[in-house]
Amino acid sequence: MSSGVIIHKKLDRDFYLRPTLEVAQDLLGKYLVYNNNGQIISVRLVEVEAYIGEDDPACHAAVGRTARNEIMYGPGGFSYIYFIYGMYFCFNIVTESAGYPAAVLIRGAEPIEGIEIMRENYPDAKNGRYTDGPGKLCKALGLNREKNGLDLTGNSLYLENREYKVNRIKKTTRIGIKKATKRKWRFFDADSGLVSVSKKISLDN
DNA sequence: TGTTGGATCAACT
DNA sequence: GTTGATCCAACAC
Repeated sequence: MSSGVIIHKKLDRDFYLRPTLEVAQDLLGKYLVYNNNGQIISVRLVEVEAYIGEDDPACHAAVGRTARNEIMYGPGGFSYIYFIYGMYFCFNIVTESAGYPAAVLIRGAEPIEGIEIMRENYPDAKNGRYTDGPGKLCKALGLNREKNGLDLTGNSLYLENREYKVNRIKKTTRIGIKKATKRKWRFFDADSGLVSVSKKISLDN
């Protein structure tokens, strides 16, 4: 030890096949890597939200199994990307075993590699804030419906553990939803400045 | 076939 | 604090 070499360890299937609230919190500080034909973009996750099962009214699976949410019913470790508000995409990571629909929405991240590409994808971003919001993150990375259903243990879009330690995780209610607003299933790295919706940071817990 | 509202963001007042 | 942009899934008829 002590050499300072950073190990890049891809998260394997088992990481995702666990309870969604555990996966959500463990994703903070992990690196999302997008290898687009050799062009590498990576970001460190700082803000996530959990959407869990048909009993969660805010989860897309609350309406039962449909073509749109089908991927959430499969095993964890796949991407669920959907289009919203006519102009944005949201990137989610499917969790838990096949048959149980759940996912973690990636709401915010810190740009690490490929910032030039993010600037090309999102020239209007203010103050280098390319990835502090779910719609912005997808725009900066260039994620769209073509990437829906991708295996995140593959070589195009995947997550890595680079031994980054998140010291303080804050927990609040989810953002932008109208149903089940009491569940505190939003988690973020309290030491990052790149969290979306900087207000609403209420009670710690 | 038509209506409605959404896991957003930026630009307003 | 409010609103417009703009698509599509879900549901009503």
